[in-house]
Amino acid sequence: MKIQSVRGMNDVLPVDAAAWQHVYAVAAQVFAAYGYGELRLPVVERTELFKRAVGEVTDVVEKEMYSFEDRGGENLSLRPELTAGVVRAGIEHGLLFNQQQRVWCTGPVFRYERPQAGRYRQFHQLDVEAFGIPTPDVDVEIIAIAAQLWRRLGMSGFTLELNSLGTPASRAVHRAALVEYLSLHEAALDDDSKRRLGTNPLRVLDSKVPATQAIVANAPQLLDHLDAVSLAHFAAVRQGLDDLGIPYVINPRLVRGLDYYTHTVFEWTTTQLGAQSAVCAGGRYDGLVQQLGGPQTTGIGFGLGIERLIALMALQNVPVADNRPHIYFCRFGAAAERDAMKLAEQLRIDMPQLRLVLNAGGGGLKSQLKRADASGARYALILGDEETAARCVQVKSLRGEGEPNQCPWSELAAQLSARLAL
RNA sequence: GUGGGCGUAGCUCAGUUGGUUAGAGCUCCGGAUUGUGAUUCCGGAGGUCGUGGGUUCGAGUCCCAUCGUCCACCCCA
Repeated sequence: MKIQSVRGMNDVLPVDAAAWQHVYAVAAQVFAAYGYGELRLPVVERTELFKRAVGEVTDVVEKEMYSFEDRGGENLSLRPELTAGVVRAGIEHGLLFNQQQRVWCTGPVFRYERPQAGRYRQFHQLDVEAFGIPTPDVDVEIIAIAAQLWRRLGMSGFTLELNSLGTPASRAVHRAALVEYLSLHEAALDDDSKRRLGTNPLRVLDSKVPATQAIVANAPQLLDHLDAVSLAHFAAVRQGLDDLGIPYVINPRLVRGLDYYTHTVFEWTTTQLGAQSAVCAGGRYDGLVQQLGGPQTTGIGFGLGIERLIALMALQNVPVADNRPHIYFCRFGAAAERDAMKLAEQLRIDMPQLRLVLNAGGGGLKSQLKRADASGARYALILGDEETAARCVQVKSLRGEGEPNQCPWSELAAQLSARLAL
């Protein structure tokens, strides 16, 4: 049997890693710009944590978790999302007691699903969470962080979909009305919707089946059941987004898949990724911390799918920080090869930003220059017996920037600094 | 879990109604005045045709199974 990666768990190869590094670099910068601190968490948690946080009857918990018993008999799971672990850590270290916390987190998450475009069994999320701030201004802040990220990455074409689930109480009232209405029409519903009626009736509102859509058109609307507090909160969020000039569309059928959401929910969607439209999604979860055994404190945050983001960046030809070498150093002849190694090392000391590849493994000048070209380097340095006798190096542009010149060793760092603006 | 498409060289693919030693482009390596790339020309390396059975004188091609992969549903980032 040929050994290969586990289904749905992909390798990121060096050619693609530049985009990942770029995303992480820009994201860290953005989060810092809003005063969010990084939290680094284990990939494995007790299964119970996710059952309680995400919800016992959700698909994620029922059929998508990688769960196992360790050698001590503990039931553990690979995390299917980041928020539960963030809350657990916050409670465990006393970060959520009567205080505000702004944190972010990243890493792999795991869901046992059939892979398809933009969907993997191991994928990566960026998570941003704010705790202990019940007011709608932080809802706006969280959404603005994503908008700022798109801006700094140079991305466009997102739709911000927005909805409010209200308080648990108003949500329960609506749910009861909805179930009552749908039950009257149950015979006409498609099979999936009949099933959802018992599990997650809000989902029926989102059905793609035409016959079901016709029934849903007259169903009780969630927004009609919001209480005064919920309506005021929602209005303030919309006002804040308007003030910042962040466009959005109200989607009354937007329901997040996980149980813990209250009030604001949102998704940044795109039409450019096939069947997977959500790139970034989140909302407020004011009951979650207490539900997990912590103090009564509020929370709001989002999860962003890095694979989807990077796929979209590729589609939009978003420029990525260049990590190709500046210099490829060709060398041949016994004495010259030793001198070149010393020069290369000194250049890296003199120019900390320099990316220099020193030819290794021998080869003629022709083949070394081919490697130089293929490496993407802007300049080749050439050191052979002639140069080493004259204590100089040939500096040759590989990108049509003038004729080669012979540069004395003593002036090499200065010349390269000037040429590369390093 | 359900449905459909596809598995031939490192990559992208061709391969006729079944018929000799399975091809192309790209990549890689070497050469075209000794030490000058990316263009051009010449040459070379690289494949148990996913795997296992079956039909046949003969299977990359037909049949069955299996694995993998892609896309969609469910659900989600």
